[in-house]
Amino acid sequence: MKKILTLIEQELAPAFEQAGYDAGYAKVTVSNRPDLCEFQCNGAMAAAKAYKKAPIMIAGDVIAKLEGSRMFESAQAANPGFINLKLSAGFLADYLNEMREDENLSVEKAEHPKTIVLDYGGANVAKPLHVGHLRPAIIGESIKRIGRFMGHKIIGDVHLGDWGLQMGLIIVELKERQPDLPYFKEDFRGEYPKEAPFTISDLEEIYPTASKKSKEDAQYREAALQATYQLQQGRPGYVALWRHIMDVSLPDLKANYDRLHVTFDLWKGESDAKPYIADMVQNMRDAGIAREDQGALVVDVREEKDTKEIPPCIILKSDGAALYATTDLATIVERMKLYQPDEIFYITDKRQEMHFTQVFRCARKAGLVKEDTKLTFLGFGTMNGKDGKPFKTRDGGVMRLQQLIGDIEEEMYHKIMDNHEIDPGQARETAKIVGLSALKYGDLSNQAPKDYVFDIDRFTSFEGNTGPYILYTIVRIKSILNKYREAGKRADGRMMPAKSESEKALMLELARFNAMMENAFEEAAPHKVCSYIYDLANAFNRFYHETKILTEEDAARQAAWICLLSLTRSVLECCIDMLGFEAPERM
RNA sequence: GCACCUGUAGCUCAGGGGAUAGAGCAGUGGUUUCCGGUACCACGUGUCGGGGGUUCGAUUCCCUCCAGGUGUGCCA
Repeated sequence: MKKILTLIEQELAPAFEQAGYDAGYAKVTVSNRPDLCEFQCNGAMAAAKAYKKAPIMIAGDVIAKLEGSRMFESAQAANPGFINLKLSAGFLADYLNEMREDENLSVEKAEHPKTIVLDYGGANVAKPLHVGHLRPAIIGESIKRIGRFMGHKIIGDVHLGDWGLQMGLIIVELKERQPDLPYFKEDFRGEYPKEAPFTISDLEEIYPTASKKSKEDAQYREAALQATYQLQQGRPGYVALWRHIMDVSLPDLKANYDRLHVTFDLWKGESDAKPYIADMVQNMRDAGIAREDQGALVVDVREEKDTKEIPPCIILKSDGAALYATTDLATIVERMKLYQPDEIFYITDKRQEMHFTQVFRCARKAGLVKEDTKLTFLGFGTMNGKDGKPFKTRDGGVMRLQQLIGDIEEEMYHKIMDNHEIDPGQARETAKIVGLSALKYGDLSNQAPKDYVFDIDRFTSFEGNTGPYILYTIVRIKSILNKYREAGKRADGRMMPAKSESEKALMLELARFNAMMENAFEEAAPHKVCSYIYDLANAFNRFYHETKILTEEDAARQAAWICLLSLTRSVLECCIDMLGFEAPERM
């Protein structure tokens, strides 16, 4: 379905032309003065210079040509040259009736669907997910869902950190603790044990210990670097250990992502890039773009127009080992080969922007991607505590994601129990659903690139711009629709022209849905979905408060309102699905 | 040092070349013969960090300064 703004512009364009002005001036936006009008066109002011005429005169000319249009209830010129428009209630009702029958709720699928690899997990094996993994997971999940809704093929890849120094650190620490294990004997030729010599909780303790040691002990660090290199070279014992680490970590990571309703199509990692590294590096050497510098192999990525120094992209460290840039580049090679994407879209901490600038330039220079393959980096900001500093536990440590989710569910549980007589088991279930909405909405309602303050009290509140408030609104609508159905009536009517201001306001919000969604995708901005549903929920609640629906005597009018509610519910539910959460039946 | 990002109400945040810059929270007061009051309504708050420039019009674009954050070759 066409956007309502497009339809209005199409109505206005001929009026501009007939009045003797270029149709290009017929640009329409939602009004920023709702007290005066619903839509506005500023084209008369833009045209004033070209036609050497007062804007108000131009606006008047155009409006004269709109005489007799069925689309508008009113069209007025206002100083200095605004064209103020109000839609006719009948036109709006027709539009919404069509929207209700549209399987995509009026959203037009992409004309040319793109294949996009979305890289958004960034979890490291052997390390539990912590709060730092929250943003990429839920922002990525949302962008994936929005993209799919718009008709694109989105391939979500968790891109595990499973090939870097952290692996060497674990190996070294393990060797120190259990030196007799066969994995460490170079001349071992037998079968390695099937069972890992550690559990997930062991790993969660081993890694931080090793990481700490390596910062204090240069020799220890050296050993870890060495082990990393040997692992990458395929030393059998280390590869076997690596397998164990993967086998132990993956189920745990999956369980945690599941809890967030975050899923990936691909569970690949840095290690999957390994088979592509050697060829890629050789090609870079052959092409003459890679050079030795201070013992490392680097590719220069500076460009003339740079305003700052961009250091060369390091392909191989001086000890010959691969590093972050190496696996990212080789992963591009793999993705191009396996999926032929039109775009590769990365979601990581914004502090990695420089790294991706280097990687993207290097990939282009080395011809790893096609000329028209888009490489996009979306950097997100830090999640801060109430003090405005990066979120920490009370003792200053990094908080686990599990802990954070648990805290929110607990908070939600108490709020639900405080206000209702409800079975505790039921309340626990509801708390999970509502808690997830609090967590995700709290995060997604902020612009991704900005830092934001994580405030559990605010996010879990049923009042204000929060997930629970949105869910409450949906649950309330469901309740009315259920009562209507229980009364034996069928929801098969059609919407009628709005009777009240609040009803029309609600309808106008609904009509904005397709344009909003398109924009949210183009700008990779889930927060626009949040701000939209908040407006929509408000519009609904206002309408609800002044309209008695179930006691309405005019059956046709009642049926029309039921339609309006049903559409409102559909749009709200579609939007929260885009954000990655759902509504309970009751709360 | 250099580069990038941010600076909007007491707090948390939207918005964005145009008409009177908006929400929520917090505060005060109201609304119930109640379809879920975890709702709705009303009231107050701003040098849009400072200064210049472009423009008919700047909070929005450009320059500069200030403040904070981040990055700046072998971690990821």
